[in-house]
Parts: sequence; C-alpha cells; structure tokens
Amino acid sequence: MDNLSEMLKGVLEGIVLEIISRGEIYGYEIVKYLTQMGFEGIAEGTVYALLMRLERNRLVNIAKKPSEMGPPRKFYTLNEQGREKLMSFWAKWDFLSSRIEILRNNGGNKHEL
Amino acid sequence: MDNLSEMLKGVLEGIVLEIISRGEIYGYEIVKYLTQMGFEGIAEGTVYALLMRLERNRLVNIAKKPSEMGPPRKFYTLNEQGREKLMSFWAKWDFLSSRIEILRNNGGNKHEL
DNA sequence: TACTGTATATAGTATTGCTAAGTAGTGGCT
DNA sequence: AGCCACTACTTAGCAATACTATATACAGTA
Repeated sequence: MDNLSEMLKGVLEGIVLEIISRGEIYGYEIVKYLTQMGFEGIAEGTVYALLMRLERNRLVNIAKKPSEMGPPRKFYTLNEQGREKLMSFWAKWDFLSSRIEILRNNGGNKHEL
Repeated sequence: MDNLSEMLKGVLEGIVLEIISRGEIYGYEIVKYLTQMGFEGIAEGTVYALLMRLERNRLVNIAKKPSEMGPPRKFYTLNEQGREKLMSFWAKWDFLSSRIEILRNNGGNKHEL
C-alpha cells in the first residue's frame, strides 16, 4: 500500500478520537495500536502533533502519570466537546463513504445518478 | 453536513478520476455532477485547480472543443497513467474504509483488535 | 446596457500529515 | 561506567491539497 497520507487528512483525527473514546490511553500506546490496525506508515510525530492539537482545541482531558518503563505518560480522555467532534466525524464519514459507494456502484453508467 | 473539506483531501482527486473514467467530460460538467451527488460545498475553483493538477501530472488527455452555450470547453479523458492512479486510489480507499469499519465495529472493546 | 448562465484560470491562505531531530527515563549488556 | 534499546513526548520546517476570492470571456435576454 503506497502513500495513504493525503487520504488520512481529516480522517486520522477521527480515528484517534474514536480510540480515545474507548478508554483512557496515552500517545505511545495509540501509535502502537494504529500500527496493529495496519497503519504502519503513520509516524509517531504525526500522532503526537495531532494529540497536541486535540489538547489545544480542548477536545480532551489530560492526566499525567508516572510510568515504570520510562518517562511519564500523558493519558487522554474525551470531554464533551471531543465526543461531539467524534459524532460529527462519523456523520461526515458516513456521508462521504456512502457517496463514494454510490459512485463506484454506478458502474458503467456514463455520468448519470 | 458541516465542513467536509479536510476529509476530501486525497479523496476528491479519486472521485474526479472515477468520473472522468466513465467518459469524456469537461470541468463545468464535473462540478454540476458533484453537486448532484450531494457535494454541494465543493467550490468550482477547487475542481478546476484539481483538473490543472491532473493535466500537469499527465494523468489525462485533453481536447478543447467549442461550445454553443459559452466559451470553449476542455474535455478530459484518462490516459494509462490516469487509469493506474485510479486503481491505486480504489486500493487505498478499500484499505482505509475497511480499517475504519473494523475500528467502528470493534464497539465496546477497549483497545483490542 | 446590465444581468444570468456557461466555462476556465489563478493568487493567496489554512489545515494537516510527514521528516527529522532532540530530550528523557529505565534496564540490560559488555 | 559506557553504550544501546525500548519507552515516551516535543518541536521546527516541509509538502500536499482544499478553500476563498477574483478575473476573464462568450451567449442569450430583459
């Protein structure tokens, strides 16, 4: 799979919000989770920058906790605004993906809906 | 539906390539077709800029023809590179949308695949 | 003349993901 | 002690792409 990066724009944020919505989690763990999901190409820097943005935009709550394995971890949870943003993401995703499926299934039809 | 623009990044090009693949078409008609599809927010300027990019990247062939209704039209068709780009788009789309469905359907599960 | 619809082009901006580099803590190996 | 690997977070600068706004131009009509 070559470069997904452009297609991830506007989608990665939603994916990360959904992951956080499942329960308190910290950045490094999110990166590993994304890798497990098959998003191997997503750079750590990208995820951390996105998390900083979520914080700046007040979509998340943060709790810093010590780790036994290294430096302290920043745990994220969604706040009310974050949950709204997540719902908005799914609405947009459903809209976009349904349109695209219509387009694709419209098969041989030449510029007709 | 509020702002889809970020989510369209990397997707709109694929949509337009797919539309062109159905048969010779010109920019203004593509804009109207997208509007019909429900993408009412997509600005004309966006589509024209994208078409210029397709041309610059040699993904399309172009035939300029006079119109009875206004200025001449630029008709686009896909060339071989364009068809390859389109296939690559669908591969990426399938990858991304399948991962997202997995994430979504993973429902209450807390950070497990 | 002025306005609407058809048709294309472009300059400048904002958003967002990427690369690359740096900082730090813990533990294992030599 | 010194080096490396893994854990964990941050930041500066770059690239790609959609948006806004504006400009150009032709045809028909009030």
